[in-house]
Amino acid sequence: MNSDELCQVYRCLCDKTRLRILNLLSDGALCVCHLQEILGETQVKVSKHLAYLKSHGLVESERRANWMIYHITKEVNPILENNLKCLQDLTSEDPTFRTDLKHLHEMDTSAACCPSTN
Amino acid sequence: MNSDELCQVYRCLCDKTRLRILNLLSDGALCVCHLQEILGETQVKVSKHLAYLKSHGLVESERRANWMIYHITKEVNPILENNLKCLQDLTSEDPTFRTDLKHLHEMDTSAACCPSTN
DNA sequence: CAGGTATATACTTATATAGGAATATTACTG
DNA sequence: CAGTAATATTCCTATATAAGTATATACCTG
Repeated sequence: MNSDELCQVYRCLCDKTRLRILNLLSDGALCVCHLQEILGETQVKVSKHLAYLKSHGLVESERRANWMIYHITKEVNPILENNLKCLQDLTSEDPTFRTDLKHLHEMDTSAACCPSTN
Repeated sequence: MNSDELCQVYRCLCDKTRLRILNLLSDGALCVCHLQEILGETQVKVSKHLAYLKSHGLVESERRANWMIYHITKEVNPILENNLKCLQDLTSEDPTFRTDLKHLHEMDTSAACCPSTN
């Protein structure tokens, strides 16, 4: 990775919605609708931020019937990996991140869309 | 630190000139003119990026006669510290960072302005 | 293939930021 | 205090991005 790619990673990280998405995806793959519900944001907004992350290689997606399942790119680059760890450390401190994860764990992810449970 | 402050740190990191500045300052305090010379950028550009970093608490400055000496904030926040380490790891890979540091070490920093040697 | 659901894209507007040119500020020197 | 050097700020323009509305696409079901 060179300095330009590094900048681009930070560009991806410097938006709160994207950080929240990455925080959630760190816990496992999720479909757009689940992200949308947990974040309490509009479909367009979530979809666009996912597209941004995807276009810069931080996440990947696969279609499962009607749903698009997003997950953190398998070949995580070390910088991202490092910062995702920081995110998890922050989870205990930051109310937004904490609440997001709480919602995630309370959520019924046994629906048809998300692969974590099926 | 909360999620908003975290975003702001990433905002600071997502510009190449600022990354180069932080990479250089990781090695020790520097005045604007030295940074300017090493980076090969205009005075305004360097000064503005320093102001940006300072306004968000990543660097601090102190005046020494005509010169402003910038250094990484003593109370570094953990996220920043972590990423500065990553930067240093990247130095071996990235030509820009490597060349900057080479210039720094070859430079005569015994001039009146910079405190590292006096 | 018609209708519905999930997701993506195009278009638009508002805002943040980058960078240049010119000017202002601060401090030193005589 | 006049001149000079180092740095900061203001004003301007161009570009990137965020977010909303509307629309398109993809896939499933009957």
